[in-house]
Amino acid sequence: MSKLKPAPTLDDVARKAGVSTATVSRCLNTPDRVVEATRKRVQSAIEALGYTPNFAARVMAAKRTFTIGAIIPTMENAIFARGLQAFQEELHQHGYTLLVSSSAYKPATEEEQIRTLVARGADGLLLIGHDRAPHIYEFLQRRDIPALVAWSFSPDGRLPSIGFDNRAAMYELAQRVFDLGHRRLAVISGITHGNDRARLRLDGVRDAVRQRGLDPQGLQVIETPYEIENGADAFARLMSQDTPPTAVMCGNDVLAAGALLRAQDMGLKVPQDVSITGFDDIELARILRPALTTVHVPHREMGGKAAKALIEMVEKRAPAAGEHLFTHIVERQSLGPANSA
Amino acid sequence: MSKLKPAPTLDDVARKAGVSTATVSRCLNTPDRVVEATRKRVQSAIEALGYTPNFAARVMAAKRTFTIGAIIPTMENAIFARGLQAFQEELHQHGYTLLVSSSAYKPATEEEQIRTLVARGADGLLLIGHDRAPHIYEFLQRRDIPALVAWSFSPDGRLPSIGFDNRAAMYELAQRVFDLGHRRLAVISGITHGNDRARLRLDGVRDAVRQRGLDPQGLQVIETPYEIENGADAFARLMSQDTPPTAVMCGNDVLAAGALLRAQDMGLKVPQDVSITGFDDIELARILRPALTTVHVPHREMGGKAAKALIEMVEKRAPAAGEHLFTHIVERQSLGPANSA
DNA sequence: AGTTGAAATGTAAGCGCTTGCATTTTCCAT
DNA sequence: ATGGAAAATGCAAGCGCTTACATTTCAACT
Repeated sequence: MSKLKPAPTLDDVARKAGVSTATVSRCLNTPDRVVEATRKRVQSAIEALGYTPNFAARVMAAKRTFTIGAIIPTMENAIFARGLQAFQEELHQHGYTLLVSSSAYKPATEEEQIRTLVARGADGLLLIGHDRAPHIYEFLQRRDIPALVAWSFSPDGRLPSIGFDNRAAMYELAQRVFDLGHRRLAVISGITHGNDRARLRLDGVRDAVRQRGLDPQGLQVIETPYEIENGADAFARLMSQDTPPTAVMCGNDVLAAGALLRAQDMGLKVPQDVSITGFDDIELARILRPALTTVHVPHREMGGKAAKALIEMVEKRAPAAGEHLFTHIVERQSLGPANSA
Repeated sequence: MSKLKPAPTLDDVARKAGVSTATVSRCLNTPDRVVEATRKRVQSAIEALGYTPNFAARVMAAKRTFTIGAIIPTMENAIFARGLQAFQEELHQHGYTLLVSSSAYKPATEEEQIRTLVARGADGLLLIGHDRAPHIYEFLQRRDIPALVAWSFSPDGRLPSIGFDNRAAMYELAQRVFDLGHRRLAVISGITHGNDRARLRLDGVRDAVRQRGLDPQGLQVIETPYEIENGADAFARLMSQDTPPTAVMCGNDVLAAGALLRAQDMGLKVPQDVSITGFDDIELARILRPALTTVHVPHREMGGKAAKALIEMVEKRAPAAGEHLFTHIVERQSLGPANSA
């Protein structure tokens, strides 16, 4: 155990600059309330000492952290990357820092992360989707922590949300698939338990099936975690049946990428032999061949607006109005007319 | 501005349980130093009040945060995901929390993040690669913050490192490429400025070129940020020349994925018309067709060992020994013999 | 019952900052 | 010059916890 080298404190700076700690503090927080000469003196003392304010102390005294926490289901693929990037840029603009953690799609982990972030004094929280245990909402409310949901819009969630209508978006895409003559569809869905986005997307397809007067029971569905390889495996299972589907709708682009690549492996031509669709419109969707027909989500817009709304909630301490963002279908090559065969 | 709802404090719990704050604190931190009956009473008071310790206050008093910070170049692709996952799992095992932030491959941003993390009291820091301004190392040293480098091993870096030899790994792969008869190679490298991994990988290829008695000047190199699309564009540029290379070695799998997909687009057969190699062995490498020949990096092992080493540095306050991990070539289909054409 | 040492608990001093309020300085208008 | 308001600065009280040290309790001996 070597001797500790205590970091310089406000006191050290104050002494060195020959002023009071209050003045140093003001130099840092409200520089216009300090006269230029003093400010300069303090500034050089700070530099000479290599002083950095102690975050914990500042938080204790000011009861504000200027920190926003976000808990996303995964960092392992690009689904949330772009939106989160925009979120954090907007936050940065306003002087806030973002703390991200990932729940690995596990409700229990998400809860733990929420508590950790709150204990760390996050001024506000960004959560993905509406599905979570009621006691979490109660905890947030009791603690009076502003929280906002993104990636899923619902006018009557327990929390305001900024996102899109997963169900309607997928419904629309399914209609398009039907319009192209497909009748035997299958869905490779993400795990729906505790994930309203996955569930609503699946519901969207079912809505379309019903709307066409088809039997919803006839719709084959495989639920699997959002990983390329799982998409590939699910696709293989689907296609190795006697009467395979002519179109496979995937819960997101990652799953669809897996399906696409496996199709190639199996010698299946997309979209001639089978059509594949995705959801999210991540970078990969554009680069794959055939390029993926998918639902475009306004990631950057969503992230930016979520940041603004959350900051508003934090600073005004008033509930924000949610916002319904719109998605649209991006038609590329992976979806084609049903093979008459 | 609604009225504030102050979170319950240790004091509240103590009063409710009829004990002193010290006892409550001990219940939380050293439960075996409190008799069972008291502990239970305190426990129920905690639950009744919904008490969560205030992190900032705890940090101030204990001068420990049990937090480790990690700054990675990007979260936008999977390169660091697996290693970081293992890192954080190991940390969690030992009661530490991980704070991640991304520098977007910008040295200035990295520096800012380092300062932020230090100000927030990170007990230790995980950094990627050795390339950074000397004053950053001085800052860390002055503050006596344990820090460790990963993803790049160097016995004489300013910080101990746990990683592999990027140069040797790429050298070995280049040798394999030469062995297959290739003579016209090109490299699609990541941006080397401020990125020793990218630089060393490139150096590795150059070493092999020189070792074969070829002119290093003849080696075409395109530097571009690590994004699928950039890999694709660079590949297109390389292949649209009069005498295109017969093998394109990419600085990582993301770039290689772009190259591969673009090759498909251009009607080029891989590896018959052109060979492509990657580096990192991320999930995508296995799933692409042709599957990518690449350098396997022991991500999980590296993450786990880095966590152990860093915790050791933090708790013993002694410099850790670095560790040289080994990579190996994974031969899949994207690399084949040189076309005699 | 009386001692006594260990175990359990309590007391109170900070940790490094912000900020309301008190005090001093500055700078005009007179 | 000088009174006085405004600007600049200083003083000191916390913020919610941990922990060294002091005190009390308890059980096991004589």
